[in-house]
Amino acid sequence: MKIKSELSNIISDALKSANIESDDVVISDATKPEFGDYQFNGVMKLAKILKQNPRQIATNLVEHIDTTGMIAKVEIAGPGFINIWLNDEWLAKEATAILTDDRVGVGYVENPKKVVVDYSGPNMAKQMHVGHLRSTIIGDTLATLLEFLGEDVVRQNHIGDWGTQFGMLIAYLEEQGADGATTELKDLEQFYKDAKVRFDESPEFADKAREYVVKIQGGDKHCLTLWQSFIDASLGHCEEVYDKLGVNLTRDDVRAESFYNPKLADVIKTLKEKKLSTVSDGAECVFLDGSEVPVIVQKGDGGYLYATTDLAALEYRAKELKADRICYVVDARQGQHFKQVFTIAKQAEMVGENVALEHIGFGTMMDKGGKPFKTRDGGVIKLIDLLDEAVVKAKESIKERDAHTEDELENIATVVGIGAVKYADLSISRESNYIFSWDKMLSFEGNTSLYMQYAYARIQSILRKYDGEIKGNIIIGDETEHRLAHLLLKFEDTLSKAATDATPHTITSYLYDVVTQFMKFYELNPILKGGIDEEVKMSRLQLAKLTASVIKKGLDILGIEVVDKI
RNA sequence: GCGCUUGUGGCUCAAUUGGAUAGAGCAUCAGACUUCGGAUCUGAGGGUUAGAGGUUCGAGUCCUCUCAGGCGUACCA
Repeated sequence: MKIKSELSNIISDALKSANIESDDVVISDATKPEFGDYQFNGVMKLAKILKQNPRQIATNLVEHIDTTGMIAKVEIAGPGFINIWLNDEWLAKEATAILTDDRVGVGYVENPKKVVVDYSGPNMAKQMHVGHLRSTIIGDTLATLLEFLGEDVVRQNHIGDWGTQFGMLIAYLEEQGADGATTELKDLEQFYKDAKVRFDESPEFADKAREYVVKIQGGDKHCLTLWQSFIDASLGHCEEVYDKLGVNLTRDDVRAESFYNPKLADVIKTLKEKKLSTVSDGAECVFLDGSEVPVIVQKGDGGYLYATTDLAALEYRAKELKADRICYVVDARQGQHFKQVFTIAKQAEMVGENVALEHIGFGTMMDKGGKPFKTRDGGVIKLIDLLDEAVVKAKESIKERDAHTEDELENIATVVGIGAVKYADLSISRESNYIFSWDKMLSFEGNTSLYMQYAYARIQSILRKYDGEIKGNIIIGDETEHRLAHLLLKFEDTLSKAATDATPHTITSYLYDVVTQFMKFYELNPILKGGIDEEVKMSRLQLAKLTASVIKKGLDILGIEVVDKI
C-alpha cells in the first residue's frame, strides 16, 4: 500500500482543480497525533513563488480535496500546514484486504532495475573479523530488500585474493606439505603469523615467496594450484560465518580481485586514450580537478593498484552486468576513494552517464570507551568468535525463563543471539560510528531484536490459545486500532524509503513503532477475555495476526528469524 | 598544511531531507495488575541541538567562522 503516493495524487488533483500551479507534491508524516496522520507542507513554498497569502492558498486547496475515500478530514493549521486524517473505514478495508497476502500489502516496483550490491569483501589472507560485520549485514539486508521489492539484484562479493602476501602464504603452505583441506589452515590468523615469522627469519624462504608472487601472476600451474587451494580453504571460513549469520552469499557471487586482473591493462589504455591520465614521478596518475594529489592507477614498476581494480570492476558491472545502480557497502573512511573512482569512471565513460554509483558508507564499530573494538590484548576480534559468544550469552539470559528442552534452547539462543547482533547493527543509522554493547543488544527492552521477537512470540501465544478459525474483517474501534492499522499499512512506504536511501534503520524503527503501538492497543483492548463481542474479537485477532506477519516479514528482510516461543 | 566527516538530555540513538512545542530507549522517580506470557503498560523530571554570526515566514538540518574528536592525504587494500 503506497499511502503517500496516493495522498500525493489526491492533493495534486486538488491543486489542479483549484487552479494552483505546483510541482511534485510531497506528503510527510504528521509530527504529532493532534495533527492527524499526514501533512502537506508545500503551501508555504507555493505562497512564496506565487506571492500570495499561504492561508488563502490553503483555504482554496482544502475546498478541492476529495474527502470521500481514504481521507476523513483535512484541516489548515499554523501558517499553512494542511493536516490530513485517514478514514477509519478505509483503513479497515485496506487492512482486511492484506490479511491473506503473503507480501503483507507490499507491491513490486514499477520499473525494475538492475542493481549491483557489492558487500562483505573479506580478505582471503585473514580470518573475517568484526570490521567485516557491518558491510556483510548491511549489504545483505539491502540486497534482500531490493530483491523483495522486485529489483533485479546482483550480489558481488569482491574478495581480496590477489597481492604480494599470497606469495608468502602459498610458499608456506607448500613448505608445510599441506593442502587447503588440512588442519593447518584452521586458524588463518595463526597461519599468517607463522608464515610471517618464517618470512622474516629465512632469506631463502622470503626469496621464494617473492618468486611465487611473480609466478602466480604469470600463470604458473603449480603456484596457481597452491593458491587456489588456499583461497578455497579461506572462502570456506567465510562461508561458515555467512552460514551462522544467515547471509545469502554464495560462491556464485564471488568476483574476486583476481577476476579483474586481466582487465587492468585495458583500464590504463582507456585512461590514456581519453587523456585522463599522465605520467608523474614514473607512475601513471589521474589528476582530478582541484586536487594536487593524484589518483595513482599504475605504479612506477608497472604494478596496478586498488583504484585500478575498482575501475575495472565498475566497467564490468556497468557494461557486462548492465547495472543501472551500483551500491558499494564499504567503510565510510573510503569515501574519498570512491568519490575519485566514480568520477574517473564517468569521465572515462567506463560507466554510462545514467548509471547511479553509490557508496553506501558506514561507521566503525566502537567499544564502550568509544575506541575501535578490539580484544583485551588489542587484537582483532574474529567474527566467528563474536557470533558464538552472542549465542552463549543469549542462552544464559533465556535459560532462566520457562523450561525448554535442550534442543529448543539451542535453537532459540541461536535465533536470539545472532538476531541481536544483526539488529543492533542495523538499527543505527549507518553513517555514524556505533558503540557495541552486549547488555544493550541482548536487552528485552527498547529498540532491540528481542523486544520484537518477544512481541511476536506473545502474539503467537494468543493465537495458539484461541485455537479456532480466525475469520472476519478488521474494524477500527478506537484510536489505538486506527494507529495500529495505519502503521501496518505503512509497511510498503517504509520499505521503499529504506531501499532508496539504503537505510536499514528506517525498517527497524518502523518495526519498533509497530510493536509499541501493538502493545498499547493490546493493553487497552483485550482480545480473548470474556464479554467481548464476537465480531470485535475476530477483528482484534486479525489485527494481532497481521501485526505478527509484519514483524515477521520485516525481520525476515533484515535477515533475522523469529520463534513461536521464547 | 590541505581535504572529508562527526558533534543532539547522565548514557545509547531518532528526527520523513528546510516545517509546528527536537522525539524514543536505558538510567532516575511516581503509578497501574487476583498477568489474554509483567521481559508489560501509564506518567514525571531531565535540551540554548559544541559555540558565535548569517540566509527566511520557519534552521538540529543550508552558508561563514571558532572549538573539540575521528578519518584520509604519491606508488597498501
